[in-house]
Amino acid sequence: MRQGDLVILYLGHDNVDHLYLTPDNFSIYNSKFGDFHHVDFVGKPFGSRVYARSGGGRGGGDDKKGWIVALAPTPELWAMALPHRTQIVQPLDAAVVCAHLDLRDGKVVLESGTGSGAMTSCLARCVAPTGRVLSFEFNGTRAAKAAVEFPRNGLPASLVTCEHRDVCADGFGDAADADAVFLDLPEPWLAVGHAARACRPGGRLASYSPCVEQVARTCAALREIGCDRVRTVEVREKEFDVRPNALRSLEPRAPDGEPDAKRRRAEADAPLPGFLAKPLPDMRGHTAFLTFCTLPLRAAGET
Amino acid sequence: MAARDETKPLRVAAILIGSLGDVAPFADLFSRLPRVEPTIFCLDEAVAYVEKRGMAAVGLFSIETWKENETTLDGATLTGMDFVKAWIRHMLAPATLDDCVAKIREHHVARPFDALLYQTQAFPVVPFVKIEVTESVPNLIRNPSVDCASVPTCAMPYLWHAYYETVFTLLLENGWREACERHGREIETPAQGYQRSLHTPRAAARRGTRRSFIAPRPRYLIGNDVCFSDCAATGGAHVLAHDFLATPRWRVDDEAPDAEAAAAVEAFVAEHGRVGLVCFGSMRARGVGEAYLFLEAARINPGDSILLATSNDTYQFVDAKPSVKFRIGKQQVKATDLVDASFGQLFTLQNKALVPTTRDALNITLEASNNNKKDNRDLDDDNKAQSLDADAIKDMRSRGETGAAIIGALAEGSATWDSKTEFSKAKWLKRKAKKYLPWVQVLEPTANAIAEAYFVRAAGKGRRRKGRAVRPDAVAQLLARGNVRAGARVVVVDACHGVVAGAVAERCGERGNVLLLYEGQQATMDAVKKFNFSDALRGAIATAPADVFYAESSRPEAESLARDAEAAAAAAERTEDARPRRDHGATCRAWLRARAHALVLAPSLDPLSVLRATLPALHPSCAVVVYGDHLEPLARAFAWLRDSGHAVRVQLTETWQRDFQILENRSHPDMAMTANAGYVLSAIKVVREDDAEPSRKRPREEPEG
RNA sequence: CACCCGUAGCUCAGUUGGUUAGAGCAUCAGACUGUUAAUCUGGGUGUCGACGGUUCGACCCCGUCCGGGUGA
Repeated sequence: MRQGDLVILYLGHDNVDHLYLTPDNFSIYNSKFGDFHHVDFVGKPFGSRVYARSGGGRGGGDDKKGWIVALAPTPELWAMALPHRTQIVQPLDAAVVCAHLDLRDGKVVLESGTGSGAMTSCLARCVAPTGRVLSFEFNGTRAAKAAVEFPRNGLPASLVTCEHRDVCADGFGDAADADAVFLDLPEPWLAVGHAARACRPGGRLASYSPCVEQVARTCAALREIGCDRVRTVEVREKEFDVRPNALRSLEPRAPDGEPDAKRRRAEADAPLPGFLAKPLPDMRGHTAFLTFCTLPLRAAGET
Repeated sequence: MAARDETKPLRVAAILIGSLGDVAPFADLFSRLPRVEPTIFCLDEAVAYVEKRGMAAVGLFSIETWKENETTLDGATLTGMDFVKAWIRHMLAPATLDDCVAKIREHHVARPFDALLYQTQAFPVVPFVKIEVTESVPNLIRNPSVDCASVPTCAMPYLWHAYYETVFTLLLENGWREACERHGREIETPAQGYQRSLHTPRAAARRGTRRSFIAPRPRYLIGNDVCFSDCAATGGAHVLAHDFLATPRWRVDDEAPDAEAAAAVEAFVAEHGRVGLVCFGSMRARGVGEAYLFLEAARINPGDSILLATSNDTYQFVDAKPSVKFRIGKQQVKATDLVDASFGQLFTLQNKALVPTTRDALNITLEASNNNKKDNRDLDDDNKAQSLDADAIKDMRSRGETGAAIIGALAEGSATWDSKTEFSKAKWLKRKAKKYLPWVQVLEPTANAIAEAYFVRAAGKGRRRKGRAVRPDAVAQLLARGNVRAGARVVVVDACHGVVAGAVAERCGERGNVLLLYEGQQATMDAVKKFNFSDALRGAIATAPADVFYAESSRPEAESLARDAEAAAAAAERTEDARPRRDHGATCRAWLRARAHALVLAPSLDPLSVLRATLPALHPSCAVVVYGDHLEPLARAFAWLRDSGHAVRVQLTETWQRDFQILENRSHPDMAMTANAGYVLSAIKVVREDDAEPSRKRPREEPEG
């Protein structure tokens, strides 16, 4: 880790924070695990534990110093640690969107709106290093913040740009040849025409909307301009916790080597595995519908 | 010429004097070339554009300075930018050019450039001047970091690849005029230049003489002037001024081509086979309104692998080779018939031949609906409802009638048609369409499409299906949570026909490295072959048996070193051996030492054992992802990862995906979620501290059994 | 100044995935027993500190204030 690096701090399974390293003697990150001086991060490899200078020992002695794990940023971790300016596209959805947009190194992808920039970093990862993400945000403050944040997080202007622009009204600017476009807008149907003009024929489009009504209007607009392979999906994720198997049986345990061992192997009462998985109750509910399509192969009016 | 250190960025000075339209293509090109650090010398007006793309820009002079100047060319008075162009083109003020050169030299002395590129407005005069500033200037075309073939055409619309040694090796230090003379080219007179500027696409369109701008492959573009003005209004760029396409087949009668340049290109192509001058892709004049030029969709080349979606909801893979045939409906068709089609194109059968079609043409809707309530209470099926007999249908077919026409005739011939309800009509049409209107759609074989195809195909085989099918959204999760990206080194175990390995390789690109560990006799690369990977990308995938990897990973370091020495000695001995045997052990040892950026595992073996063997090869702070059909083995691996202190953010999930039918007032979930989507386990490796306490303070009770 | 915590009548909820719709106590009800009581079982209308703001949208978002704690 070096000065200026963005570092992801792992404080717990779903407790993740971030930090920009400024290795002077004054910068301290304070958490419930103690106080961490920025200088203590410098020089250590990502993935290391960093120990607290003080604090963190809840009621315990000084011998048990608190520690945290410093991780290299990834789009997924960043999504957990980033400062929210808007609701973010969850990494779960982002992964599926990136897959359907057929992104890979060298592709040019448009995005609007930028929001908090969680989706942008996912897109950037897919098209880096020779591709580009052109992101458009209609809120001036958010656009400015994102434009400052991206280079700071290692997304140079040659890879990601963020422009203040209302794509529904003004289109996607100079872009005319993008490979894919991602719409996360309140009224995406107003932008699909602009999106089609900003992409090469046969490019891919994805739209992200929480309500069916929005999706219905978007799909209608997409079919109107001749999009093909229009498809809407919803993605959800069930997360599991794993605990040691502590189930006790009603039946007394058969001693090993008993003749019924053979019968047992074939039947359902084989021993349970040592660990059991249990779905966590806080399964994330509905986020949004993802609509995908292929843009027309020819511009309108062409035969 | 000393070998260049490839890890250092190539410092390039690019002199782009011209309007924004001239500068933009280059700026865009440079901004996406890795390991090229450009400094762009341009007009003051273009500085902002360049800097916005994160590159250094130096303004040479401003158009403003020339605003007052004017000159007369062929009777027309030129001011402002036109004057600058004229100035550049006709070298009316060479003294100022020298000033510019002085400015560039200044930068060069401060920090030397590796290469210098010069673009001018006036291609026919001097196309491109590359100045060798130092002794060690490399030939960019031979620099692997800027391999032209790796640049996707469609991603770079106005792209020049300026690494054209044969055409562009004039030295600026010899000056413009001298360069022209050495190139044996006459300087254009103002009158000729003006005449030439009339032959623009727009001017041609106005005259009503449509000219095709599609150059047959291979295409080479040698000059451009793209104007970005008015883009907000049109939603895209359009070409205002002149374009020159120099191709071996170039035929434009009313324009005097630069025959010499074309000849030079042809000679170069003949000599080198393929030259990486990528340009406009292919552009096509849009027939409406202004003569906008648009890019085309990616097209199919001979030999390409193609994914076909068919009308009976299946997928099939074909290679566009002369020997390959595929079925559409009941007809055998040559796969080469698909060459030059755009990806995404639909085809149907007409007169036993493939013809392109559209989705609208396939969606048959007959007559306006009359909403009378109907049902089949009065229907008595005597099998005589259809008046059209088999011979009549056969006859229609042989006359080359379209499927749609036959279906229309069938509906007309059906006595029961009018008594059908709307729903049953739709159903009837769907059934007939399957028979008389078969279609295929050519799809680009991307990771997502291939995963989908394999999944659908495996699901269709029912109980007899072999191997495993991984659902596309699970593949997406593997790539995302594994943080697989271009240039990464990734260890893959794939028991899913290579779908996972292919997806990983696609994401990693040619600069990445993939080690595919296999469980059986050889790696299953079935799906990998379906991607249109370049040779370089295919070469980036190494394979080794998983058990060898396991053996090497459990070997102590000293012994591993000894083995390396042994292998080196053995290799030295058989230098004469034409084909050295592949040493899987050495490969594995190298990977264990170099450490991977991600582990993507989809084994059919016990995931924990695979995890234990491969985890040492993972770099800390990088992610491991495991795909499995069964929850229990992954639960055990989960517990090991969490409790051993090797990893944090251990996550075990099952992904659900549901399709929705979206139609007005008829939106609903489409089909039941497919069973056995599989489970994904992911974690981030951390530096393990042996003296660290176990993650759990209170020891867990050991599980029974 | 920074960080953490404010939920049931009361008191709490783990130093890295046992953790905020979960408990314990108390209380109440039922069962049982040589009945001033013990044991067992069961039960809960919980403003998730307050007020603002932000997000098309699910929020694990932000700000201010109040109360408590920890560390400089």
